[in-house]
Amino acid sequence: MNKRIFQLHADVCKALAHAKRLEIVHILKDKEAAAGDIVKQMGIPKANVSQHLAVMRKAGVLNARREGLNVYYRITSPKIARACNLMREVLLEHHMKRGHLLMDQAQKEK
Amino acid sequence: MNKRIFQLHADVCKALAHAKRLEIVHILKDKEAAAGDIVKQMGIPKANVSQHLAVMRKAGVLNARREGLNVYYRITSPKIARACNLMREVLLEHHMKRGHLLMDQAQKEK
DNA sequence: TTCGTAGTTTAGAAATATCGAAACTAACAT
DNA sequence: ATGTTAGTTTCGATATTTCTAAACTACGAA
Repeated sequence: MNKRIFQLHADVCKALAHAKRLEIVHILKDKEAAAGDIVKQMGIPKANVSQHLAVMRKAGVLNARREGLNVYYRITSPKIARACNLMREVLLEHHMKRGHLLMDQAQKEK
Repeated sequence: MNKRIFQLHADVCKALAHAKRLEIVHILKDKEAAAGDIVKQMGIPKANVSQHLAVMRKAGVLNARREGLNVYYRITSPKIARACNLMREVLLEHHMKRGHLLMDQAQKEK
């Protein structure tokens, strides 16, 4: 097996291996959004959002399109979203089995 | 959306975000294998293999079973393998489009 | 040209990940 | 008890990632 494939594959995984970046992917799940929209939804500094967007653009996870002052981002392939869904399912199963609670506080206290 | 889910999801992605760990996942694609088998196939120090196995075990990507002197590892869910396949497809498409060559030297020279 | 808005890039400090080397544990046999 | 094989853990040096703050670029309007 080609060693280089594993490295490139790891680069894609790395691009997704951060909570804030997964939150961005979630925001872009089924629509494009301008960098500023993402900043508003996440409530973190725009420089930081821009850095995370750049990481994912370089890895080919997102692509960007400028329109006037705004830069619109979208997920390059629906396969990315599907891969994310599969991984989320795995973690839910894993943590369910161990009795970890992933529900919110309201549900916990019922 | 629950912030904690993104962090847990990122932990799963991080567990896969390394070339050697993806190589291990590939070895375990459709069969279990002992740590020593993996060491032989990869040709790297067993301490290092053991460290990578531990990272994936903690993230719930792999599970381990001891049998005498050997510890057998397997992928916890076929969904992990499917998620990896999707990501591999994405990277292939991405690099094809850019004309990057992922084929081996023999094919390059034809 | 100057100003304002949207976004990116750079620099540097702090946190995290990686890996080799050495010490250690677990199971089993003599 | 001693040894052997299989595997894990710890330590510490190095490399990479993340984040804030500040500087910078891109576009459009007045």
